[in-house]
Amino acid sequence: MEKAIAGALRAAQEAGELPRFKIPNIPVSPPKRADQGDLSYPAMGLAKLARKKPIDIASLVLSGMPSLEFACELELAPPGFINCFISRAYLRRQVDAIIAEGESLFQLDIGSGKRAQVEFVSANPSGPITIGHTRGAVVGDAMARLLEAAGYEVQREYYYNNAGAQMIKLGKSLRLRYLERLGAAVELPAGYYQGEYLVDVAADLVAEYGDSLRDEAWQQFIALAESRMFDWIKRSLASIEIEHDAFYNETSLFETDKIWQVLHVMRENGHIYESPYWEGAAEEEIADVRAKGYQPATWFRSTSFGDEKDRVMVKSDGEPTYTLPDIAYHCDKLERGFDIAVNVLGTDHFSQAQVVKHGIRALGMDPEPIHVIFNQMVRAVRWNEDLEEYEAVKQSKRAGDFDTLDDLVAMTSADAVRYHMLARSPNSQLDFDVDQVVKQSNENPVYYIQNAYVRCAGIFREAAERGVADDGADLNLLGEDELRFIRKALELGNVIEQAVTHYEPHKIAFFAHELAAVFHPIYDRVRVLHSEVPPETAKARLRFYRAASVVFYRLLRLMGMSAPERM
RNA sequence: GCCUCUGUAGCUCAGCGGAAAGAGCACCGGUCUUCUAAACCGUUGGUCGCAGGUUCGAGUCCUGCCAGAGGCGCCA
Repeated sequence: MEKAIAGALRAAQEAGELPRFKIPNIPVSPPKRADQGDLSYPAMGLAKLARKKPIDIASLVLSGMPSLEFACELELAPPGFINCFISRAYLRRQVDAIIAEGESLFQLDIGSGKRAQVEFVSANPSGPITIGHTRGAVVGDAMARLLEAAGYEVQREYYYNNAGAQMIKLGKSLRLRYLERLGAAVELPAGYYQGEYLVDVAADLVAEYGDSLRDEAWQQFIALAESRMFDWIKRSLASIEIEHDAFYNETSLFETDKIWQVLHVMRENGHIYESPYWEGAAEEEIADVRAKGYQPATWFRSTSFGDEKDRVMVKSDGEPTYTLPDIAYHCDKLERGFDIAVNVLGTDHFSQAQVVKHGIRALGMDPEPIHVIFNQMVRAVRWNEDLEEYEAVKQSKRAGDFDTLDDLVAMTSADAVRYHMLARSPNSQLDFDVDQVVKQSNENPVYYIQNAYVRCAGIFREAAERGVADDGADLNLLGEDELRFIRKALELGNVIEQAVTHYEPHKIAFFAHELAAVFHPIYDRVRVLHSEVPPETAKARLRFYRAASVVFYRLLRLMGMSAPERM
């Protein structure tokens, strides 16, 4: 439609009916109300350029437009809209087209031949997957699925840190828990991992190795802790159908000297200097540094790239900060040649991500392929009757307080966790209402959507039993209700494209709910197997529900949710 | 203090600069001898935080203010 309008405008210009001007973007979009058509173009924006009334411009365009394959009716509406109504014949044809496409319905080609990477979760192996990680996990995986639907070859990657001080603490903590299990009286110092889960791991170790690890150093316990934690993390993620293709650890960047090569290039490019404090430090900061007696550290002059202050790359004790390997990692990522590298992070990593981008520029590289989705904070809440407000579910070391992915899945379901984590713009904070998600009622959109698929499956079962088939169905027997559903379903292609190009996977969740809301009333009115429905009509309707079920299946799979045959 | 995000119905939230602000839940009233009612139909509910500005047109863009969340480490 965009092309047709642009063509009509050009023709009008050449015929002298419109003055010459550069034709701007043609903003065609579906209007809010059904009587305004399926696609709409406002010509008001051209009023100034063309020095004519919007309605006159729209009229000129209308008369110059060729007939479109899918349109049966173009309509002029004040103050200057052109509304396009998709023809019923076209919609009827789509029933068969949808069924033919099946599981690859609306498989787009905007990413064909291109490679995309989604890095998500990336939690360090020091504990279970929390509710915060879960949001990143769900958003990242949905993004990956949408990129696949858009035609990209997608890699899911998990980056983790197994090098720093935190892992040392973890190893030491586990060693103490192990000794405790063997009967020693221990007390975990402040800053050690207090979580009960290490007690369980220690119990496992005793069961497996007895007391043979008694004299091992804490270093041995780091490796043990890491592998146990990862087993747990992978199992948790698998429970909501999430699996990564690659695990990339920070240690490898040290082993390959990558971080030092990166630092070298940054230095060559003149962005590195040695100093006890950063160049722009205020006197207070300088005094503070003197008081602490710091030796010179290695600084990255990130202020050259718009940062508010410079950042330490190598501490005065010779150890790199987290930032340097992070820059090296993203450098490696870009060198692997991805056309798109999506990074799903919590908003608490905002500053860090900016510094990494500055670092990439300091290497003389273009950070453009990197796109970060920042998820706002998420917390589990429940309604407090007495206070009449939501309150956060308190974090607790004891089980059953919903602060881990495992707890959430146990209390609700994998599908519910996925849907609720996805059905929100990443920009808005998420309060995960545990009680509402637990309810399996019409309050819960998860089941509302899945039930659409289930209802289709129910019809197919019954039809098979009664020997009703849909082959050779005459789709002209479909009514307005069914065509309205098809019309809405055809928006899915656009939704996928929007979700991918704007990195907004939540759009798919809202669309799924909207489509289900179109479906259910139709299911109520449009019966297939009923004594008053003529056999030929039943056949056509069965064919329609076949198409509907294909659409819902595709939607549910794009969200990583299951498509049950019955509930 | 600076940076990012948020403020839309009683609650939780959608809403690409376009036509008369949307959905779910809650509330109220109806629908099961029918392919499972986890559904459907109807009613109620709004100064889009406040104030300016840009525009033919602003919930949407800009500025300021108010309120909430997160971040501004020689932590990761």
